[in-house]
Amino acid sequence: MAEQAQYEELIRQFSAFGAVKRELGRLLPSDCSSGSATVLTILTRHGDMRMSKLAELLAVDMSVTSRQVAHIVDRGWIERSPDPADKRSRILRLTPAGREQMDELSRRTTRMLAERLSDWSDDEITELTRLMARLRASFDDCRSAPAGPPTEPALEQSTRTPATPAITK
Amino acid sequence: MAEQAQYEELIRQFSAFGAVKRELGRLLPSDCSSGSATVLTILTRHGDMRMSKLAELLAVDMSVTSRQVAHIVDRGWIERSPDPADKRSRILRLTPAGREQMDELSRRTTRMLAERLSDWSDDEITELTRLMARLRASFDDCRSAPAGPPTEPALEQSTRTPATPAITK
DNA sequence: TATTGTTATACTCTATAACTATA
DNA sequence: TATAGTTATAGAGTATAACAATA
Repeated sequence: MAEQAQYEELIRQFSAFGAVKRELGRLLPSDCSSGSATVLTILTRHGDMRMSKLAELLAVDMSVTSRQVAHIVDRGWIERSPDPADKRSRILRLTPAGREQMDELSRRTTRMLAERLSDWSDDEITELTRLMARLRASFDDCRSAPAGPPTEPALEQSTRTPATPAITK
Repeated sequence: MAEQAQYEELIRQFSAFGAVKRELGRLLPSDCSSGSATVLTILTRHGDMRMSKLAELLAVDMSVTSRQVAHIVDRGWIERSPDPADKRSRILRLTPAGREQMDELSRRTTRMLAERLSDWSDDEITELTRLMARLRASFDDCRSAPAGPPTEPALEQSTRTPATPAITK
């Protein structure tokens, strides 16, 4: 358990991280925004998945996911095929062009990181990667179990609008 | 010097960090956006400064800074006084209400971090803070010396639109 | 002529709400 | 009735460009 001052300092670094993200965003190709890059990264990493799964991994509302995916489909980087098991669902899959785009993104970001972090040791890079992964995991855990009793664990909180369950007047 | 795979993994964690930032953003008061919070944080941390300095610390265009600051001034959290040394400039200063708002933000974010990171050790939190600070520094360094010859170091690259230096036709 | 800051415009990211089609 | 996904609308963040006042 840490002290308040430590948390405050950590939050300051979180705020400052925006500058790093913007800097990285500036080297993206003009037809591939930061949001598109994130989607391609996730699909490369986790393989084919449904919209809802992608929305969960992105931790954004599914409406956001839907628009971003539509954008990327337009560019031919992913395809949406119908899910034979559930006709409401669609399966997302990276196309060969999508893999090429991902490779290009990797080249660019890797080159920038190699420049910027040229004086970092292997261990430091590995440690930062590990801690950021753990950070994300700590936030994910609490999202699926936000403070509820342990008797009701798998509530599977969906990242979407309440859907207005027929309270019409 | 690290390998490509390490950089790629680090980039993945950078992408995923967006989810953490959104989660933290959700607990902000409705009248204080994430951008406002960042400005208040920087002013709390670094003290009074000019617009241009703030833009540099935020690593965004000054036009962005100008609008964000105007928003925060409207809420009474900072004041813009004229700079006696240069009538074009304005000095930004946190008001007492701004400090109170900052305290409230600290309380909220600290509480959330204490929840989410309850199983982290002090050392891990300190280490993550340190590495993120170093990350930011590594990016800052390269921004003021982007690849130019060492004979021309203090180019002081300003974060703003080129200003169209009278190339009018 | 160059710099500091502002405003106008446009695009991306995000959430909420309402809708369609399946289940 | 509930769920998967879409679309419409609105608000924040950002960049570019043009502008005003001052240096």
